[in-house]
Amino acid sequence: MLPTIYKHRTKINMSKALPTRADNYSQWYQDLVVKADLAENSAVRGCMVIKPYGYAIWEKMQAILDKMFKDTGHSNAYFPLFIPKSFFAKEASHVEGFAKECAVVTHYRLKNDGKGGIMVDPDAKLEEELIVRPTSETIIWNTYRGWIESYRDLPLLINQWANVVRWEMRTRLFLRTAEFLWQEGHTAHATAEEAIEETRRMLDVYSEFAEKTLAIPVLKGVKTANERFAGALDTYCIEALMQDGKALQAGTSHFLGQNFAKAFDVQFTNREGKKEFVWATSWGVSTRLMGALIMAHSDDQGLVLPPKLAPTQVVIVPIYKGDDQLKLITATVDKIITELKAKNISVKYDDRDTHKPGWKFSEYELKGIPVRIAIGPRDLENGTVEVARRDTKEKSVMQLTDLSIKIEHLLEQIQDNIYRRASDFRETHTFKADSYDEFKAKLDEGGFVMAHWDGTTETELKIKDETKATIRCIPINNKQESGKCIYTGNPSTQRVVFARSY
RNA sequence: CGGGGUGUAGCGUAGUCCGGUCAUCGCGCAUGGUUUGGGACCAUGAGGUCGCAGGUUCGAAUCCUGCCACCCCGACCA
Repeated sequence: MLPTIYKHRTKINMSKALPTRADNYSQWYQDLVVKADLAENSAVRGCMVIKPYGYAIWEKMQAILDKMFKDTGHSNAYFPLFIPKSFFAKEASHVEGFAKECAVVTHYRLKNDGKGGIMVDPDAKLEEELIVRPTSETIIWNTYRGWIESYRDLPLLINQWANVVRWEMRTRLFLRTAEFLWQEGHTAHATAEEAIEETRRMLDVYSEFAEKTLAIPVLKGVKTANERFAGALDTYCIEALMQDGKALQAGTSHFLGQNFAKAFDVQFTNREGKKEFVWATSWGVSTRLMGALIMAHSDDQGLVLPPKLAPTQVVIVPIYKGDDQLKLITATVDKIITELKAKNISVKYDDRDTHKPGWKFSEYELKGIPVRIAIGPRDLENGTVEVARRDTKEKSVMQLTDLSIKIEHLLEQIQDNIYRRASDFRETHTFKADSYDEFKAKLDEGGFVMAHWDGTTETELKIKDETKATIRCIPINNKQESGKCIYTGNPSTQRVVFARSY
């Protein structure tokens, strides 16, 4: 085999406009991720490089989530990347769910092939193959066996930030990559009730994060048996709606019952001195949230970031002729920066003279910086600045007096506004359907379709097969109403949420 | 893994049917100058194993064979 020559990109052609969302949504998404400098495809098939700007957003997500986990009593730890194959086999439905997408390490050494290249050393075969973790339940529960003896050791509330590998056929930047970053919480409890409570608590943490930080409204619900996590008794999820009308699962929280405790023999002695199997949960969100963020808010000009996640919240662009003017402007800008920083607002002053203001405006729109301040000689005379907000593209002239307070409020308004906009979109794209024909018609419009279902996997699969729509979830506290299944006509007690999804 | 498509400079491309100064143009990059309130302009310049390997031919980006990579559509999934 010949060495492959990889092509490297250094710069991206910014002068080319994005395709519009209406024109080609998936192309718009792919181009936006690359042009906004969030991530790019790597030399490794299916794996992405997360670039500094994209990673900075992920780090903000991590920081906020991590605090929420700590505030709910969890501690971080780290477990191995590799999982012995035998561990994996211990929980039957778990294996079945993940077997088809596992990367496996079979050897531990390379050697010279005698032709100037290298080869896998056939003498260095591992006694037992190692699976590159697609999720860590097995290695963690094998470890927990040694940590849990008594009810006094419970609950055990652990989270880990890690990478995982799932060998996907088709990949898309952030939405589905062979390797991705995530957090996985794994908790152990004395009772089922307590574990279920934990599962629901973390679902609430996720939905609060999605709505308050990502500014994305989400539906909280339970998955059907068919969509359940491999090894779980119940899978809860938050489901978001993207601008093309497709649903995206943004986070999951699982009640694992005693499945893993039994598979790994994790027992504790209760207050009565009797041995019992431990009750478990696991929950996770991944870099897929980046995809959700992009697809929920961005427009044909580029990224739209919620202020709470924007690495730079305010950019200041000077407009000037000659160094003397720039110096005067900079003196005023320095004061603005000091004021903004005092309010914990992240601000960047772009005084490069290698690019014109117009170029910078476009650049920062593409990158989704929430607020842009432009300041030129006219402003110096008037004691004003021009303030432009990314979400609505409105521009206004503001007096310098109390500017930082006005900007602080503006950032809050932007955060609220993009949430409201996403919320309105979801409302206008949530439908009820009472017949199969109506159901199919609504699906084609895009969005969530609430319909009666007879509760059988068979019907669910047939609908999926015929329409490509799946049951996204059965909403928590769902309204009970009697009706007839849109597919079979059999009786049903509630509507469930269908959609085509990512 | 099936079905379709595409590989030419960092990016986007012309040329491929019909082999012969064809390696084209735009963006980007470098240098100098003029510019700067919505992606500036002029001048000069650098940059290419035409995806890879064979074959046909006097001659291959172009024809033939094999391979590789990527993209789109399906099955699978956070």
